[in-house]
This record gives sequence, structure tokens and C-alpha cells, in this order.
Amino acid sequence: MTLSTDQQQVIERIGVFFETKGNQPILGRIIGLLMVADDAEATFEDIQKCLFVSKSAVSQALTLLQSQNKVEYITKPGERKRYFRLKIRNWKTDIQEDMKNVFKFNDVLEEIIAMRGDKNEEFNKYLVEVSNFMKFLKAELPILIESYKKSCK
Amino acid sequence: MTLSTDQQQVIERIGVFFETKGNQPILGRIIGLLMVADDAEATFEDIQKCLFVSKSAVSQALTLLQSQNKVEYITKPGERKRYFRLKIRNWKTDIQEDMKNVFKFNDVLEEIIAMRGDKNEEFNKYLVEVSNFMKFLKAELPILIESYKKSCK
DNA sequence: ACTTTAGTTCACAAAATTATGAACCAAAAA
DNA sequence: TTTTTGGTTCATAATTTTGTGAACTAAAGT
Repeated sequence: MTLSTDQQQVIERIGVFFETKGNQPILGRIIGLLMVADDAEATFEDIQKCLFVSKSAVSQALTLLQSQNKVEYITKPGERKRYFRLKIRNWKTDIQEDMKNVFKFNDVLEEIIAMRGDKNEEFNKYLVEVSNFMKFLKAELPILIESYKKSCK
Repeated sequence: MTLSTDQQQVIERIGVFFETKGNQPILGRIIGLLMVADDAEATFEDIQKCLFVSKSAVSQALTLLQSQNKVEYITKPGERKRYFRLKIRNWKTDIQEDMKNVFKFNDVLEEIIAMRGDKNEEFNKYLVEVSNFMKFLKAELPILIESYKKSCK
């Protein structure tokens, strides 16, 4: 597999994007490669060669990405190689996943609200407001997604 | 300033939350401390003592948090000490900030879509779908926020 | 039976991040 | 004018994260 300079640059940018989101460098680049690759898939060797990293780095990264449900592989008849690709999950699932995280924070927030004294009512009020909005969002987002899906038909 | 064991534990949990979001450890703990503190503020010294970190670590962390617009300080008449506190920004601003990031990714996504060949139309279609949904979200979120604000009155 | 392919595992090296302490500074107090 | 307070700065130490290479495995090919 050969990449154009353009493709390589986009891979780096996707890499940086995922890196700043708190992931380790190769993960983002592998995702980038899989997004950019003509047929949207790459073998173990492709990944190694395109990203200039060691076998073990690729192996570990792929294991992680698969455990995160971001990557999967297919095989082709008569070939031993695995073809890795991005797991096409519907964005509905992805967003709900993200939301879970938001609400995990809301749980902590509610705990804080419950534990706070009344020395600073303005701040307390602010926390309650944020928490309420999070709960609102939790309720509304699925509805929003539905309305989007309808608008597509 | 003295903290209860409960408060300390919540601070650690908030710390971990921010850490996993890709921030450095003390940042999250300082935010935790400022959320949990009775009067929602703390001096430089308070922070140092409560979190058991060096002066320089506190200084650097506060500089960063202030540059990120997450923390500010007030002063009190006749006192030289600064009282640091969370900057109460309305969640509207915060969320719009987060959104900016999502849309920065959508820009890359659109670039990828434009650059991809037609070897894998299913994948292309998927990318377009995700991109469209992001654009939809960009348009709808402000409306959602408005409708929440109305529901509060 | 042995060689090759396609990867995995793990101890460790390299690199990046984070925290420290010592020296510093500017304003206020003594 | 010297000292104290409330920090800041910066080189570097400590820690964590990330990547490597060597040894290994299991299935397939010869």
C-alpha cells in the first residue's frame, strides 16, 4: 500500500486530533490510515510500513483498538492475513457512549452538590444549573437523534 | 483549610475524571478542590497544603488553568493573598467550546471525504452520514439550549 | 520434520510528561 | 533598608507513557 503526500498529511492530522483527545500517538494514526486508505482497510504489514513502527507497536495498538471496539478485522478466502478496518458503528451508539461519560460526571456533580455547605449559594446554584442541564441533555439527545433520522428519509 | 475524608475522596475522583480526559493530574485535583471547598475558593497555600504539592507545581498549574479560562482569582481588601476560584462560565459557553472541537474534526472529515476514491462506497457513505449528523448537531444544539432556557423560566 | 508467515508477549530503552527545589522578583511590612 | 510574603521561573529529577527488539507461538506451506 502506498500513500500520497496528501494522505500522509491527513493521517498525521487525524493522529494529532486523537492524541489531544487523550489517546496514544499510534492509535490516532492507525485510525487515520484506515479512514484514508482507498479501500478503507489495511493489513498488519501495511500499517507497519505506512506508519514506520515496529511489529510489536502495531500488535499492541491493534489489540487496544479492538478492545475499544473501534477496529475489527476481516479475512479473505485463501489468505492468512487479516484486513483491519474501522468498525462501522452507527454514530447513535458512539454518541450514546460519549454521553455515558458526561453522565458519569453528573453523578459526581450530584454528589458534590449534596455534600456542599451553604457558604456560597451562588456557586451552589451554578452547580445545580449545570447538573440540570446535563440531565436535560440526557433526555433530549435521543429525541434529537430520532428527529435527525426522520429528516433523512 | 481542612478537608473531610469525604471531600478528599471526591477531589481524587474529580481528579481522575479530568486526568482521563487528557489533563495533567494536579489540574483535575485543583478543580476538584475548588468545587468541593466550602466557600468554593482557595488560596495558593490552601491548594499546596491540601494537595501536598510543591509551590512551583501549584504556580504552574494555576497559570495553565487561568490561561484555559477555567480559574480566576479575586482579592480581598487588606489582603495580599489571591483567592482562586472556578470561573463560573455559563455552560452555554462551555458547550459551544466543546462543539468547536467536534467541528474541527468535521472539517478534517470533509477533507477526507473529498479525497477518498470510490473503492469502498459503503465506507464513503458512512463518513458522509457522520459528517451530516455533525452538521445537524451544530445547527440544532443552540436551539436545544434555547429551549432549555425557556423551560427553566 | 522444518521453514515460513502472521502475528503476540514481554523486558527494557527512549521519549514525553509532570513535579520538585533552588534561585529569583516585586510589593508590602517592619 | 532589611525582611517577609506571595508568588514565578527554570533546570533537572522522578515518573509515566510509548515504542522496540528479541524470543516465542501456532497454523500453514514445503
